Amino acid sequence: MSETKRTRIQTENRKIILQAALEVFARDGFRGATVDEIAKTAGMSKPNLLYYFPKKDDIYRNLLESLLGTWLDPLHDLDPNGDPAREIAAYIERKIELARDYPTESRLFANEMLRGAPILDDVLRGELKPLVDQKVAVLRSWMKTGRIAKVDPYHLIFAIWATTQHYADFDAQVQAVLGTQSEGRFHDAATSLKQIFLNGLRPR
Amino acid sequence: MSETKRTRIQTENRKIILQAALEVFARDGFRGATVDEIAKTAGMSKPNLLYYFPKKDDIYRNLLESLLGTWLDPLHDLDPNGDPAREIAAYIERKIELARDYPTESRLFANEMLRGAPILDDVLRGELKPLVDQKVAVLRSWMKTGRIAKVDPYHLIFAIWATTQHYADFDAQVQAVLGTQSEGRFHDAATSLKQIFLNGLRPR
DNA sequence: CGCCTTCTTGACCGTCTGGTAAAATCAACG
DNA sequence: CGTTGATTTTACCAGACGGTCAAGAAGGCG
Repeated sequence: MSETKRTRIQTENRKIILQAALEVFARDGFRGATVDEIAKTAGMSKPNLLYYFPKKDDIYRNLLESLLGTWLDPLHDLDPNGDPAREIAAYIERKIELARDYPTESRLFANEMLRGAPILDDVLRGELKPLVDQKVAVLRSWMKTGRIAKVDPYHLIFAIWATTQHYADFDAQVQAVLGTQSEGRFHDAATSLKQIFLNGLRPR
Repeated sequence: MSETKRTRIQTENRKIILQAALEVFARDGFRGATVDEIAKTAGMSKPNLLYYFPKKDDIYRNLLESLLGTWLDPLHDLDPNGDPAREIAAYIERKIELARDYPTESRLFANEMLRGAPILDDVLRGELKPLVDQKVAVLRSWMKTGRIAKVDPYHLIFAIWATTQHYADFDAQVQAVLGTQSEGRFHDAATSLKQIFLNGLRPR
C-alpha cells in the first residue's frame, strides 16, 4: 500500500484524511491534535483512518512534505533578469495570494516552526537555505549595480515572509483590529506592503 | 488563596510554575501541553502544582493576561509629538528587543493566535483595537502633514509587528538560514528593518 | 455469479490525561 | 516547644489517548 499503485478509494480517502488533518494540526499543533478528532473531521472511524496512515506521525510528515513545494515556489520565480522593483512586487503579491488561498497550510507551517521545527529542520537546511542563498546573491547583485537600495538581503527576505504570512497566521488579530467584514484586506495588504518595501516611509 | 494575600512560598512557587508553563505552552500549545510536563519542568509533583493552579486553564489564562501588558507597552510609547521617523525607528527597536528578550512569550502569543485566539479575542477587541486606532490616528496626522509617506496605517503596524515577532516565532527557520551562531542577528535585524521601513528599496 | 482483495468496523489494550482525596510533612508564630 | 495552618506526597479515578486485532462488508474482475 505504501507503493505508488493506489486504488480509487485509497486516493480519495487519503485526500479526505489529509484535508481533515491539515485543519486539526494547524489549529492544535502536532501534540494537541488527536487521531480521533482528525477521523471525526474526515467523517470516518479511527481504525479506518489508521488503515491509510498507520501512525499519527505519518499524516503530519505527509502534510509537511507536500507543503514545502508550494511554499518555496514563489521565491523560485524571482527572476535575476527581471526589473528588480517589479520582481520584488510580484513576489510580495504571490506570497499574499498564498496567505489568502492557503491560510491553513501557513498555520501548519507556523506551528511546526513554533515547536522548533523538529521535523522540518533537515529540509530547511537542505533545501530552503540553498535557495535563499541563491536569491540573496541575486538581490546583492541588484544592490551592487545600484538598482535597489543596499539592505541585508537575508533580513529583507525574512521581512517579506513575515509580513505576508502574518495575514494567515495572525488572522484572529487582524480581524480583531480591522473588523471581521474587511473583504479587501488581502488586496489592501498587498498594496500597502509593496509601497512600504519599495518606497519606504520617508516623504519624497 | 485566590485573594491577593500570598505567603512567601506561594509567591515563589507560582512564579516557578508560570515560568515552566510558559515554556511548555509556547512549544506545544494549550492542547498539546500537559500538566505533567509542566510539573516536571517546574520540578514539582502534579498534585502540588494543582494546589497552586487548580486547573490547567488557570495557568494558561494567567500567562496570557500578564503577557498583554508587556506586549502593548511599546506601541503606547509612540509619541505624537516626536519626530515621525525617529518614533517609528524607536518602535521597531523596542519590538526587536522584546523578540530578543522574551521570545518564549512571543511564541505563546503566536500559539494563541494560531488557535484563533479563543481566550484573547475579547481583550484583542477591547484593549488592543482602541490602542491601535489611536496610534493609527497619529500616523494619519503625520501623513496628512507630509511628514511620512501615505500608506495604510493599519497595514503598516501589522508589518512592524510581523517583521519583529518573526525573529522569535520563526527562530528555527531564521537559524537554519542564517546559521546557528549568528550572534548579532537581532542587531542586524533592527538595522535592516529600520532601513527598509524608512527608506524602502528603491535606489535614491 | 463466485472469488479474492480491499475496505470498514467494533471491541479492546496499555498508557497518559486532568483532576481528586486524604494523609503526611513542613513552616511559622506564640 | 507545641499547635495550627500551609504545603507536599501517595494513591487513586474516570475518561481520553494512540494503536491493534479479528471479523465482517463491499468492490471489482473473470
